[in-house]
Amino acid sequence: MRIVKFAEDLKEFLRSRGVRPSYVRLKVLQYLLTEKTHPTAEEIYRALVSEIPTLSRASVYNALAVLSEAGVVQALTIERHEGRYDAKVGEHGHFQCEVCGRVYDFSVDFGSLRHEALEGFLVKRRDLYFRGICPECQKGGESHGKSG
Amino acid sequence: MRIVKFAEDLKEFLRSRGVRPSYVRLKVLQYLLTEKTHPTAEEIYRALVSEIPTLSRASVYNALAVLSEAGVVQALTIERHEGRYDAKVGEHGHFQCEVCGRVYDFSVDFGSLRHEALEGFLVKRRDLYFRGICPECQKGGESHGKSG
DNA sequence: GTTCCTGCAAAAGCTTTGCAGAAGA
DNA sequence: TCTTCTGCAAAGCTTTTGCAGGAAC
Repeated sequence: MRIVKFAEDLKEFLRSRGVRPSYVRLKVLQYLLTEKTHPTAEEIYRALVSEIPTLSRASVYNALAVLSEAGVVQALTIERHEGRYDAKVGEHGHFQCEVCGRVYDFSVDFGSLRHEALEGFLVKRRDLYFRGICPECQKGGESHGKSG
Repeated sequence: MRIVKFAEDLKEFLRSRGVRPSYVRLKVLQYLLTEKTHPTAEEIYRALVSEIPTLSRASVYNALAVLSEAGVVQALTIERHEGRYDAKVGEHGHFQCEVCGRVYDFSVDFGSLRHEALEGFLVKRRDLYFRGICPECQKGGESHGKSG
């Protein structure tokens, strides 16, 4: 009964953030919390449509927009052509492998970063994106495909 | 004659990077070096088409792709829906104002940043994106439009 | 009962592609 | 001369929008 409890908690959590806990929103958030792969909207849609056959992409985009607005999830801009989403909202870094496309989290102490003073600028969000090749793709001779 | 000299230097520079110095490529690069506003492809197109009436968007995208490949310019992923380009290739940070959309550079010492060790990861590129409100938009009561 | 959400389809916006003609080596 | 680049148009991809039926409060 852990799952049910989990779902109930999520409902409460969303309500506390001023978001109506609709079925699609709950499923999208649950997926993001479970699969920490920073999926794209398309990946979320494909994963959930098997469970919710009537699901449409528009509803996924809609849910993601609402959850982002409420600060429950974070939209990454690590790629230009498709948005990726993260349910971990605290500040941390993201590494994307240019071979397999996977996105990895890593912890960052932004307080230690020395940079030019941004006087007069109101900073609301900080994103750190690293790019390169992940250990698996270095080992595996770059044999990983980009699709998931 | 500074301009002519500048253009000659640019040609040499491109050749040294293995890029044929075509007219469009030179103009795109020149624009990026002069206007440090991190323009989008559309903005570059609009700025150059008055000088080059036959210019097409496809050629701008083509030139940007070639220049990016050669490491002469850098494609930013600070926004999801449109690419912005920067001729400053050294590592530095970018701040985007959520009101006017402008992107500002600031210097960063990545060496000072403490973060989780990325053992086994080959890091090729590091991007730091800040978001918030710029001084002008805080003063001006957010009256700036997003278009250029 | 009223408001908000979903799902379908079509449209919008940015970017890429195919091909013929032009420019550069 | 031969390769490469340009420009036009059309297509591709992700994302947004409009509207009718259904779910949540």
